[in-house]
Amino acid sequence: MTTNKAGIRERRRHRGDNRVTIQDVAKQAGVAPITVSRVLNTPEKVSVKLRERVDHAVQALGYVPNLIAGGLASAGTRVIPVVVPSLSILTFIEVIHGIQETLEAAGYQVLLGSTDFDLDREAALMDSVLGYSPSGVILTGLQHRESAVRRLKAWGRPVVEIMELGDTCIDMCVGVQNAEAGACMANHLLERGYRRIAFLGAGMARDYRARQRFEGHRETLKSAGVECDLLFQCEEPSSYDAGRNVFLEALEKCPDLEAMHFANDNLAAGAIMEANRQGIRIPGDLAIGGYLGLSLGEHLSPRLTTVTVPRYEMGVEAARLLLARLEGRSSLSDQVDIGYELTVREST
Amino acid sequence: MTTNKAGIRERRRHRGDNRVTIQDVAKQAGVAPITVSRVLNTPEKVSVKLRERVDHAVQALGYVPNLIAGGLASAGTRVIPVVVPSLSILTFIEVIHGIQETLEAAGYQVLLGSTDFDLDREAALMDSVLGYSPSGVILTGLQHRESAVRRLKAWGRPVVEIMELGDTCIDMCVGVQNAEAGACMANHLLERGYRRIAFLGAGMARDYRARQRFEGHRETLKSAGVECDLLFQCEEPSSYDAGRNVFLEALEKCPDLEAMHFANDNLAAGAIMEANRQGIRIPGDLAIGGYLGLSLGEHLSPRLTTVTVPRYEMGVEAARLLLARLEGRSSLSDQVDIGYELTVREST
DNA sequence: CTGTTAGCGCCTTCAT
DNA sequence: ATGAAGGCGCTAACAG
Repeated sequence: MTTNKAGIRERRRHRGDNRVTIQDVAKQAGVAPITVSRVLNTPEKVSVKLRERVDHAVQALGYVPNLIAGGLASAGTRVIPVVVPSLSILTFIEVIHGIQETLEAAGYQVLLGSTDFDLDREAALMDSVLGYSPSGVILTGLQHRESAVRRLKAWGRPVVEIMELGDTCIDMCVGVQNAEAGACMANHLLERGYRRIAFLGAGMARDYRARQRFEGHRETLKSAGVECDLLFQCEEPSSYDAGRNVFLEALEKCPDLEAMHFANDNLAAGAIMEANRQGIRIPGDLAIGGYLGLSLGEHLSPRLTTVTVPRYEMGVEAARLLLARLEGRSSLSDQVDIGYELTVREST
Repeated sequence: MTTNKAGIRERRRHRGDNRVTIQDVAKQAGVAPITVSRVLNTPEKVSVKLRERVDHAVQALGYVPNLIAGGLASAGTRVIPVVVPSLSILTFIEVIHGIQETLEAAGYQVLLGSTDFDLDREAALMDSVLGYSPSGVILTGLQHRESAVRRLKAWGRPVVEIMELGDTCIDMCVGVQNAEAGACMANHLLERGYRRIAFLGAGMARDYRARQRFEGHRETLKSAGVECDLLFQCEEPSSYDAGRNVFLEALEKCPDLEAMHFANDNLAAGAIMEANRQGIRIPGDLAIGGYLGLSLGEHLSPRLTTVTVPRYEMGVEAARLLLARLEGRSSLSDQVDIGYELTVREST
């Protein structure tokens, strides 16, 4: 035997890292480390007297808890990975914003991940972030690799899926009925009397939620007896540019169109701005509808008719569901339909 | 004495968490845990034979390393907190995007934090995220609470400040010379022959970088002998709405303005769209200049003249600086001026 | 190249 | 209400 614990001397720490530890605080306050821990985590279990002494020491030494150590010991680091398809799409940003503000206020941190719409990357990312012993996870959509779903289900901590609704959700979800939303705009266009209606999208090969909206749109036209199954799209992701491009393409191939239903407001905005340039009158010559409810839509001329989805609120709600579970409160429901609203403005 | 280590039996783990551990893999492969660790982290230090056996076991068991444990043991968690003032400002989002893609590709994760432009919140956030033993930190601007600066300097790991340039930077920084950029647009307006020029901003009380641009603008006018010190602003943060509002206010108070220099493209866009609505001709009746280079600017009528700042690239560069340091490569410089470019379009 | 030993800093369990 | 002991899962340091 070399040294028993009594003999272990004030070893200089492994590494140069000389941060103040709970031990230092304990010594300073003349208590055991566990007491410091209690003062920090469950103050009600410590007498006022000790609590004050410890608080003092914490202040004096500038102690900041090592959350990694805490996480290892208690299996759970107040970190919530949020995994979205892309950070260049405003929608996800707005949802993340809602999530982040809500979680941060509750003392949790958001770990950001993006998958570029690739389910394999998503699965790999899941594996990697679960290595951080997060308290919960938020991911996008209901479609995932089988392996990821299995792992997440076995994991046993709260999981929230956003943007979509359905019974196949892993644990909880917050989103909208995409097909319904698509049908909603289609209906509106029909009610306005338009018949030659096209759906225009971008990057739909990867964005299956846009495809769901298209399906809703198509079904609606069909049930209305309108023989119009026009779809224009481009490969590239959504942008004003992409919007202009599909707009021009549709116009060329189908000059007699009466209305265009865009997969989102970015595209619709690009189209309206190009229409202005070309002197095409909206909605006189052509009606334009969007999806999302970006603030830009209110400022365009004409103002954009759209299906507004409360993105920020969706994020807030997702975070709330997660927090409810983490704090042991049971939420009213595990699936919340955040809804959408037809915002009729000038462009239709 | 109760049990020495030989006697410690296959205790069921503390908690329900029955994830596969490095021990399980080691047992399965018939090696010591450290060998598994080496195969995963420094494979070149392990013989091919053992490496294969271990890889096999990892696969078979579906082992995913616990990064928290690894982080505790090696003091460093491949997490990089990125702290920005706001997630509702597109600029920061674009920078974060660049950071995130670059770091994720290198196996690091971004931990998101926002301060709402409050330096106290920033300092508190710093404390809290440093608790995750991050590998490095990225924060916004050069102005921070004294306490935060001290802690970060003592911390000894790479710190990158973005959006701004200056000698007072904590460690490394990537950004633009805001005053110069402001001067650049002012000069352009002067060259175009405009003399009654106003600067218009939003939320400038909090956004001191916008104030720096205004200073650059003001100095430029002054040196040119133009007696025109007009500043219009509103409290609320930047948005199309805010842009429209200050635009209208300026127009009312100062109907003879020849040019407006907006603190950013969001405001400028709001102004242009309102001008279109009111039939005010740009640049015939009034010239408008912006700052940032948002893609929206290219689509407006008229197209927006602006000072373009490569935001995404700034993020990429910030991440690169950090990675260079982390991987022991020395970067060419600790301060990189990402530059800006005057993009002359139709609005001036 | 491989293994042994001893923590990383905190918290859980159990005793007092 | 407080403390002692031990472990969370992994890796640095030091043998061999």
